[in-house]
Amino acid sequence: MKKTILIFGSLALSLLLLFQISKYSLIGNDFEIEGLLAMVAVVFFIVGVYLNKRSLHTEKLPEGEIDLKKIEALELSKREYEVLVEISMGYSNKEIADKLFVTESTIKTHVSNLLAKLNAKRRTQAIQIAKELKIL
Amino acid sequence: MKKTILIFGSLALSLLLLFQISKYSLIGNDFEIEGLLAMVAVVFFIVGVYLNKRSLHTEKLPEGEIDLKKIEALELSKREYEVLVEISMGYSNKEIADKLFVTESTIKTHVSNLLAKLNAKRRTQAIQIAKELKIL
DNA sequence: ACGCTTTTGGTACTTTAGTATAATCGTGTA
DNA sequence: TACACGATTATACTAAAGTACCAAAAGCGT
Repeated sequence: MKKTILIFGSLALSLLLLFQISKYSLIGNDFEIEGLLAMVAVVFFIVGVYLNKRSLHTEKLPEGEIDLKKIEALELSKREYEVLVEISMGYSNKEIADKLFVTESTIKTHVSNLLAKLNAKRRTQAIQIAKELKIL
Repeated sequence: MKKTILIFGSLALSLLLLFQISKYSLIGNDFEIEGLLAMVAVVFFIVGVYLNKRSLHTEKLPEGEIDLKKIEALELSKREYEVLVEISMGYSNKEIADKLFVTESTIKTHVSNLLAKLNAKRRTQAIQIAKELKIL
């Protein structure tokens, strides 16, 4: 916000400056006026593009990244979150077990607790909920 | 591309027009010149903002949207795709059946064909593959 | 009308997934 | 030290999910 005010303030100032220049320069000279107009046009066009890009970039930041704050809020343990990630990649309990070097029983336990904490009835629903919560 | 050329062309023309106006209007009048400058500044600033927003939007289009070209390439029928969408929302076969007013047997058939066409062994894997293919 | 694909439905079966319960082990904390 | 907690494993069971195979009705283009 402060930046915006500063930028617009300096823009207004530069406009005033151009006004003064146009007053005390060779007013009758067509070339001066045309050059002035072209300068103003180019400068404000560039400023417009730049400002717009700035504002759009700040809007883009909050999207598409994981929130480990909510993971803690849901009381998900590290292991449970690992399992959640594997589930979202489409692996079966047996495959996840082999990946994490544990038995399928262990994974089943983790999955069960995971579903309870996410209020999901199925692993597919858990994926959906997790993505809404930006956990995945 | 054509639009961009048109817009810049009209901008150049309007600048030339302003030049002509400044030539044949009361050149000695300071107010005219200042008004002209302000107009040019405002117009080009707005155009800059507008063009930038346009170009950024066209950059955004290719991301996050579904490609119905690949759906045909995979030979997925409408019904099968509907089922795929429901699966990705976390519904069970029975729930999907109720939603689409058919029996669970029908959904199972669709799911089986769906998995075969997507080369998936599980519905969770189907979701993952579908998202990679930008089908979802 | 005929052939083709889609959609629908069923039966029988195998495989995963998920629940419930309980026990063991390690780690950190009251 | 005792206790809570996370991670691990197991058993027994229920419930989904998925496969295979089949078959009829519907829709569509030639």
